[in-house]
Amino acid sequence: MLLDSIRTQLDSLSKSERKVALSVLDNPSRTVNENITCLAKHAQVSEPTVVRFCRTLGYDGWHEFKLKLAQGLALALPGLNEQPTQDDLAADLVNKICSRSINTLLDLRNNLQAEPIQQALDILSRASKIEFYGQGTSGIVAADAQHKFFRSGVPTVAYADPAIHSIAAALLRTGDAVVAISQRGNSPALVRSVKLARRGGADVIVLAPSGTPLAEMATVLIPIDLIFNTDPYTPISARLAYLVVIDVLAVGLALQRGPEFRKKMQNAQKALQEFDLQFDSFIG
Amino acid sequence: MLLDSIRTQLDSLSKSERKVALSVLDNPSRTVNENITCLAKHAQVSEPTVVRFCRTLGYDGWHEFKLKLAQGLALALPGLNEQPTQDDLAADLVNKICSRSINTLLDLRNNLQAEPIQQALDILSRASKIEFYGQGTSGIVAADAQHKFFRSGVPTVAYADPAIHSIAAALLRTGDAVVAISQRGNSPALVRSVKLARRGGADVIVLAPSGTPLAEMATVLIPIDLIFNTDPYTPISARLAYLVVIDVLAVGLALQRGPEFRKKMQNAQKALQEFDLQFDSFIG
DNA sequence: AAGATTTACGTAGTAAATTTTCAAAACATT
DNA sequence: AATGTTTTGAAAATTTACTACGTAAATCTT
Repeated sequence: MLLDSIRTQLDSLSKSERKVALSVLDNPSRTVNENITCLAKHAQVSEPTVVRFCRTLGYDGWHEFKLKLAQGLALALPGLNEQPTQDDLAADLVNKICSRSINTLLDLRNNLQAEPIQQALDILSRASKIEFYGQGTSGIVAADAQHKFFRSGVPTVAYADPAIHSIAAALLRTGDAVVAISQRGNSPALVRSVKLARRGGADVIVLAPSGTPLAEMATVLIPIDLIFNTDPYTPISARLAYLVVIDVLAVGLALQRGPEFRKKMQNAQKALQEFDLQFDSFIG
Repeated sequence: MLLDSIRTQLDSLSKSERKVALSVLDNPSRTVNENITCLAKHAQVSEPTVVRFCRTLGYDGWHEFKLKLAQGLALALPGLNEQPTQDDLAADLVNKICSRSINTLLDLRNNLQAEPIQQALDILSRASKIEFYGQGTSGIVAADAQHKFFRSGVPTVAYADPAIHSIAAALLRTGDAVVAISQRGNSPALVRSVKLARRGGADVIVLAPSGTPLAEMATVLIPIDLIFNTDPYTPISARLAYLVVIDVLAVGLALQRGPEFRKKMQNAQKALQEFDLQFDSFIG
């Protein structure tokens, strides 16, 4: 990106232009918010030098350069270029947590295999009933999944309580599907439920790190291998990865079901909206 | 992203400002390369009107608006420019949905203001009780929030049912805090509950698109202006943005509480893990 | 090594673009 | 219809980016 191109051309710049380049590289995001006068002052050169610098790099002038830089920064990866510590706790937080989350998803995009997704979709589209199991944080992912799949017309349930899903799993039979979600992949209760479900003939799609006990039990494993940071401050951005995988499955299923499903879903949305209004007048 | 924030606020704009908005929406990438005079001409309004339009949207002026627009476009394009169509449905899905989600978060990182976050943290750290309200998809976000804040020691609850949170809201008083979460920002039931909460003296932090009725009611508004795509196939990646904002608040609160809180949280995690094991042997 | 030539840079002025001011016009309110 | 409020554009003021030009430094010639 632009910053790299500056770095490469650093040698071919004149002394003063290099000052400008270094000033930009030193703090790109500040540069974006400055005007040409400020940048000139920071770099300790005159304004025309800045303009010449922009032209040397191939841009029309300061305006175009600044615009391109801003766009580059928007895409740039996290804190790599950012200033290390801002005084502002909040700004720093926003930056760090967003960046970490973005990295998680970038990682997911690079590593998520299409094949198990396809297999999972095959199972789900044939399933007469879909149950989502997850405990703790994964319970919320399960609820989210249920919420998404629910509108598709297939009977779906989400269980977050180990006692309950153990019982539910025992009642499953061939043609039913379970999606078991776990971030650690070692919850004994969940493993047990999956075992029960498979014994009854149901297919089990597992969302968990590979190599875990739960992963071993899967009909189809969708491995989610991310850095598990033990620092409790770290937002468990892994959860985002799980949610995105659920999105992929939900959208994939919808696509496989064709357009009449699309219509159903739209109607459901409309119904909700109307209900909202009715409900309010009812209370009011 | 920015264009969507324009779309949502379209109604609250004056006649001439709306002309500007439409002109921008009509051809965003042209706008980025124009100066204020050209845009004014295209929109058939005067230049000051364009400036006022930028300010109404919350920007400092034309320069900042243009910069943010450019950044937004830089983010929006990549996803669309991705490899056109792979034979493989699943691979294509994974790629598209991940990319879209990543874009959402990149956008969030660029536009989430630190100031309201800081204000929200101030309120939350003083609160004697925190309630999370959200309906539908946002109900899950609320549950997630509760799940995160719950371990912090402050009493927290999440309500997803309009009837219930209306009642709960009426019982709040000064020193309590509500976090109201809504992707559309126009649920009458939620607006009502927020109104009740504020009447009782509670502070209300709103996570919603700016310019919506709910946003108007906030003590502190954390505006989340992202694509609200009505196509039901589109994964509602906005939800991810909400979750990340929740993460930011949760981590921020933890940081403000200092190290003894950190310890508590670690213990809680350990306790959970042990419980898991005990529980299994109990069932087994 | 001293002058000639090229290149690099800044001062100061100019042009352009953005913003502020202010008064007129449109709109709503009573 | 009279009043106050909001919205709007013309023109002035300000800020910002760029150009022309001249001087200083560096490089090349002889």
